[in-house]
Amino acid sequence: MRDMAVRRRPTHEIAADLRAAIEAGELPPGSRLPSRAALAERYGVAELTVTHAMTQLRHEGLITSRAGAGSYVRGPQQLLRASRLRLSRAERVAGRGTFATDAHSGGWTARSDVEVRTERADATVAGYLGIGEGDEVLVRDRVMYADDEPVQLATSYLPAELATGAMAEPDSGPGGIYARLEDAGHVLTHYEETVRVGRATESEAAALRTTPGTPLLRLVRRAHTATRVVEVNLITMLGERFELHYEAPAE
Amino acid sequence: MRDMAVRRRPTHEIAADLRAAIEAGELPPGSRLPSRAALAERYGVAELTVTHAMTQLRHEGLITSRAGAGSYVRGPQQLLRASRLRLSRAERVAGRGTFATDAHSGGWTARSDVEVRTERADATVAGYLGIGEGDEVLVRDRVMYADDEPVQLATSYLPAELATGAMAEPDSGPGGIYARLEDAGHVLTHYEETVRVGRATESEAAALRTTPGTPLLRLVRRAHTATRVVEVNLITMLGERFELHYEAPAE
DNA sequence: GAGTGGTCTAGACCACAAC
DNA sequence: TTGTGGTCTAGACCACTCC
Repeated sequence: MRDMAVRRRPTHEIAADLRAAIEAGELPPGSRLPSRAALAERYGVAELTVTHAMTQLRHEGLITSRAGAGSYVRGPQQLLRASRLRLSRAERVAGRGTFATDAHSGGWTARSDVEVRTERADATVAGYLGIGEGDEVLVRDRVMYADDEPVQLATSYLPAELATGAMAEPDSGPGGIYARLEDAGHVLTHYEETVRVGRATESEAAALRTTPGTPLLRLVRRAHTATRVVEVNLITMLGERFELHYEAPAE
Repeated sequence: MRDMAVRRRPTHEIAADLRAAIEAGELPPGSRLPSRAALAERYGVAELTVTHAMTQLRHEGLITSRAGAGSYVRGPQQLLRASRLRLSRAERVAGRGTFATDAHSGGWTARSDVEVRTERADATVAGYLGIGEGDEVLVRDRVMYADDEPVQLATSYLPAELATGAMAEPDSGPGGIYARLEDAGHVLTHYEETVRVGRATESEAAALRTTPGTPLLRLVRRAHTATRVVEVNLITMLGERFELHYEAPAE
C-alpha cells in the first residue's frame, strides 16, 4: 500500500492488516509471522506498538507466540461438540461415558487422568447435593484430553454413602459413574445443567495449556433420581473449543 | 510492606495487590483507584507498568477506566439467568416472551429495540431453516436491554410464508413470536439450542457497550413443529452476565 | 551465538473530564 | 486549568529457542 491513508492508530492498523492477511490466507495456519523487529521496521513504528497489535491478535485467538520461537498463525481448531446424546442411557449401556460419547460421535480420541479422594463437603457442594456441610463426599477430579490436548477439567462429587464399588475407583468402568449409580439401583430421572462463561485462572490456564484470562465454559451438572441429587459435576471447558447442544420440549 | 520480597514481575505484583484490595473491600465498588502516576510513584515503577496492571484488571472485569475521569472499581453485576422456563408454553400464555420471562423471574426490567425486514436467506440461514437459499425470510433484529443496559442481540429468521399478522410487526404482541406462531396453528414441539463462546467484534462491542474481544455467548435456537423448523434465532449475549439453565431427561 | 517474544524504564503528546 | 487514562517513541535486558 503505497498511498497509505493518514495513520490513525498504528496498533489498530497493524492488527487489522495482519488479521486481513491471515483471513485472506496470505498467512496460512502454521505459518510464522514476521518478527516484532521486522514489523516495527516495516510499519515505521516502535516495537512496543507492534507488540500491542500482536497481543490483540493473540487475545482474538488468531496467533500464538513463544519467546525464542516466534509467532505463528493458529490453525482452525477442531470443534468439540457436547451433544445432548452424551447423557443418554443408550450410550451408557453401550459402555461410553459422557466425554467418550462426544468423542465417539465427533471422531476425536478421548482420554482422562483421574484422581479419586474423599473429603468433607463445603457449603457450595453441600448446597448442590442437598446434604449437610461437612458430610463426607467422594471427589473425582479429572483432566480430559481430546486428541491428547487437555480441553476440559471436571470435578465430580457424590455423597459418600452412595459411592460404592467402582465409583470409588479411578476407572469407574464402562458407561462411567452414571452407569454405576444405576447399577446400584439409583435410577436417574433427569439432569440439570447451568452454563456460565468465565476466565481462566492461573492454575486452570496451566492445566489446560492456555493463558490466564482465556474464556472458559463453566458448567454445573446435577444428576437427579426421583428423590434426590446423587451427583454434581463442576466442569470447566476451553470456551472456544466446545459447542454445547441442548433440546427442550415446547411444553 | 517494608520487607518486600524480591520483585518478580512488577505488573503481576501490582495487579495482585490491587485485586486483593478490591476483594478485601479496601477499595469498595464505585471507589476510585489511585491515578496511574500515583501508583507508579508508590511502587517505584514506570507508568506503563502500572498501565499494564490496570489493563489486566479491566480484562478481568474488576475495574473500568475513562480518560480524564479516572479508574473505578466495578460493582458486582447482576447475573441474568436464562432459565429453562423461558421456553415454556405457560409463560407464553401469561403473555411473556422469552426475554421477559427471564426478567420477570430475575427481578430486572426488560426492554427491546426491534427492527423488522424481509430479505433472501443466505446459505447459513437456509440451512438452519431447511429452506432454499434465496427464499424470502422475515428478519427480526433486536437489541435487548436489562435495566436499560444492552446485554443481548438477537436476530430471528422465519420463512416468509409463515410470518403473518403481528409476526411482521415490530411489536409481536403478548407472548412474542412463538405465541403468534401457535396462534397461526404451528404448534411447537421442541426447541434446539447450541451454545458457543465467542469474542465481541467491533460492531458487537459498540452495540453492547463493551470492548472488542469481550467473551460472548452465542446461541442458535431453532423452534420446531412436528414437521419443520419454523424459526431460527441467532443470539449474542454478554458472556459474563448470563447464566443459562437447561434440563434433560435421563433417557 | 543470533534472534525471538516478554517485560521494563523514561519520557512524551493527546483528548477528555472535572473543577 | 489541571490531571486523567490512552497511546506512542526509543532504548534496554532477559529467558528462551533454534541453529
